[in-house]
Amino acid sequence: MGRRKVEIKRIEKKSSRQVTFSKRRNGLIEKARQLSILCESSIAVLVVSGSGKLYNSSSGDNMSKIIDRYEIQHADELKVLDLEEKTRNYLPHKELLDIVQRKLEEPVDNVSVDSLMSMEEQLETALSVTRAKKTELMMDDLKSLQETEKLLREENQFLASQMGMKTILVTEGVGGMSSGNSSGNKIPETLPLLK
Amino acid sequence: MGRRKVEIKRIEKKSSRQVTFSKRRNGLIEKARQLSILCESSIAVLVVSGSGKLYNSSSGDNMSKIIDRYEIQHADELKVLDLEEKTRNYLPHKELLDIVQRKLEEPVDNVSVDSLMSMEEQLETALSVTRAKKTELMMDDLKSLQETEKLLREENQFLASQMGMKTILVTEGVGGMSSGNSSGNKIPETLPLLK
DNA sequence: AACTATTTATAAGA
DNA sequence: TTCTTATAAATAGTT
Repeated sequence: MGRRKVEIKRIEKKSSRQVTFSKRRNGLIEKARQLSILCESSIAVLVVSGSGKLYNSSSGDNMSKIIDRYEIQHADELKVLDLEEKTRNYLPHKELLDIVQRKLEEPVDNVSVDSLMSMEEQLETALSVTRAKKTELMMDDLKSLQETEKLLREENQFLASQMGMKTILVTEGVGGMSSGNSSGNKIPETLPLLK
Repeated sequence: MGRRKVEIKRIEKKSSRQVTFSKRRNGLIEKARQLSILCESSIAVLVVSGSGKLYNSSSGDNMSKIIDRYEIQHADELKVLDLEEKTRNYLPHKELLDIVQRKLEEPVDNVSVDSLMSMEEQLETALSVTRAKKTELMMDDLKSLQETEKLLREENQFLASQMGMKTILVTEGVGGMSSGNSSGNKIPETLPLLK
């Protein structure tokens, strides 16, 4: 519905693509609003642009309620708030970095504060997830090392008793520790992830 | 766009409402599909009819990914970044937090952007220092545990050889590790502090 | 950001 | 429901 018919395929020219994106996105959201009113229904529209910016609208009920409604229906695809899952879902880190790269190469007057804010938010999330994963892995290491230590001490004790002698070499921790050493610091029961 | 112009308000006649719902819902989803292709974006449309039936479509990425993207942006509504937890863990900086608190309770026109920027900088620093300290302590723990393990193994070896028998119990790490276990992950030589 | 020639969506009718 | 078609609405290309 314009000066000429357009094929439905990716618009190659960037400027045209941006203009069309803006026009049609508004059109889509307006259509959603109308349908919602005309037929008393609830409608959510989520649009993620090529550069990763999110646009959304909800009419009737609010966004959360509509998304909940969707997730109820797809409860079998369970994936609530598991870190592993998040890592998989939110973490095309490379992709994110590529987008940032592209953004920052654009001439400044094309980069909106909004898009930078969105970028910042995404990066913060990626960073949180990365940190959480780091902490988690370190905690795993600590736990397994502590278990190994315990078993070695038991084995050692056993061997010593077999020989009728006392444990000798490494009964008390290693000398010259700086601050927290293995026996001193306890690993908290609940791991505080995403700090 | 029909035989006559329609006002955007609830259609009273049920049969007409149903027909319009069906037509416009299809139209909306088709528009979403087109926009997605024309401008290489990802679009989710969720429609809940008056009677509670759900219709949905996603183009570009799949529905879950698009919804996740929305939820990232609204992460503050999630409990992942629990403020209570943060406050408890970073409490050594209580004083700093008190200052921020006071600042934020001042009437807005007394709080300059400059002072907030300075605040932000201080908080970021405090956070970095805290993180670095955490990492450092964990690294210390790991190192001392690894040393202890080494010594215990030596002691064990010695005892075993004294008895004319081979080492027995804990020769290879503990079973059932999840991801990174003590023998697997290497501690980097240079500790990346203040990241 | 506007304009407008066309295309597209759709309301009403069959 | 589906098809038809007159008309309203959206929008592609232009300014």
